[in-house]
Amino acid sequence: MRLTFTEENYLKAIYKLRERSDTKISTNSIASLLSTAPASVTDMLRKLAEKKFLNYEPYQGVSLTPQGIKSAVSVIRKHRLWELFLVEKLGFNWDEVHDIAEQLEHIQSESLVKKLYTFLGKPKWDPHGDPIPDEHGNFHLLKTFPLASAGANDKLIISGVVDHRTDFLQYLDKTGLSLGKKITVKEITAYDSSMALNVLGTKSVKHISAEVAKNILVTIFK
Amino acid sequence: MRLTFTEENYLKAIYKLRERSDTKISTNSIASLLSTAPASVTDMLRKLAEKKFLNYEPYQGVSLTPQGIKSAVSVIRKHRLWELFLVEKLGFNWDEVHDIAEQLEHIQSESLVKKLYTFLGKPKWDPHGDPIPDEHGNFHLLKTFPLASAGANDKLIISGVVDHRTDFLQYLDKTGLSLGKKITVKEITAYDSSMALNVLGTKSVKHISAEVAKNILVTIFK
DNA sequence: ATTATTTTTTAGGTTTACCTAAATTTATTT
DNA sequence: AAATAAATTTAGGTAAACCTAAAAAATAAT
Repeated sequence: MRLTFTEENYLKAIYKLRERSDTKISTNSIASLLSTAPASVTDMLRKLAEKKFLNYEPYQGVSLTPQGIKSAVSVIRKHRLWELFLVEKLGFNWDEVHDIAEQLEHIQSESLVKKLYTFLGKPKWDPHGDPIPDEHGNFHLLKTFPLASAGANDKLIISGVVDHRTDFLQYLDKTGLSLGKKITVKEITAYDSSMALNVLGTKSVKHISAEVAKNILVTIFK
Repeated sequence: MRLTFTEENYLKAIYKLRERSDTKISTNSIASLLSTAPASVTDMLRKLAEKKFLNYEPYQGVSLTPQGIKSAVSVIRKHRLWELFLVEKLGFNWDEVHDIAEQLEHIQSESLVKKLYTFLGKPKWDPHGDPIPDEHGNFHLLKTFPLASAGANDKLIISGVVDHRTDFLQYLDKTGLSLGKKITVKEITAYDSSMALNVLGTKSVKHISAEVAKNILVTIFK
């Protein structure tokens, strides 16, 4: 079944809300994520439920059906493939690609996705460290966790971000904390939980706030 | 000013109709090109005229304003750049790319077009031999003419097609008459104007009907 | 120059995705 | 448990892009 841009955006939003917390997904949370009025969300939920993309009972919140998950993952997959294309092939910076990928993710063509995937070398990660599902919708999982929960002397690889906003990504660029960089936690200041980091290959020590550390995802590097 | 997909499609259609004949552009011709009802066209013409993209007087037909031409050329440029990308980079065949490019041509991002253009090597021709306008909207013109108007023993290069439909392109592929091929007109049969051709580098002689010859564009090769 | 035909526009209606304001249901306080 | 607050839905309405059927204007034919 062919979905409109808007329908795809709703499914994607619901999928993302489901990821960040395991509770019921409320009308208001969808409305605020999509910057739309709650009443408009109600309209759309009823329509998508009728089309079997989600389970919806008035006042009870929503959940995606298997078909809804499939559609949402397909859109996310396209989004991430296009982001990688924009950075890898066209030379965009990782903080410039989100809005363009928001448009490209709605292009409908099975063969296009297939060829793009091959062209990019069947990648597993997008430029922000988010996993790109394979053709069956399976994500490659990595045990990532927020840098904020690391301990002193831990050796880590920066592998993703929680906050995708341009300002934050630009801040990371400027600080030299880009994806794939290997770091060591030199010190954690007790009273504000700020961190001192060393980036492998440099001598300088970078100081970041607890807020920043919460938004950087890392994996263990030994 | 930002245009909707539909508005862009109307401007593109009007631009194309203007190209094929120099007479006034009628409501019906737009309707039939876009497979829509004439009444719908009238609605849209009034709207686009109000936005200054075209000159429109009821019953008098339409013409594009400079702003309308600019927008139409921009869409056509994007369409052709994407077609080339699909063929050159992703390995699509030239008969498979039209519908996908119809979607991609509406992606809005100045920087994307700029980077795609550079990535493709600032190309002048798309996979069908149609010219790709440069960043200022200027077309690279080539003295092409229909193969049907060539004479016996002419040496020619296949440089474009009039008919862009999949069937026709597939027929050309099968016959070995793809873009850039150098051919010699061996014989023109008087009673039905069919042609016998030799493709440079092969020994076989290909026979094509007058109808086909009308839809192949060539340039002189000496 | 009338009449007939074709083209185009007007009139009225539909669907999608929104909106605001009011009503209703659920959750939270006291 | 009743009252208040918050979340959600219903009701009614808008704009975009379409549609059919009828009316009006332009063109062609007799």
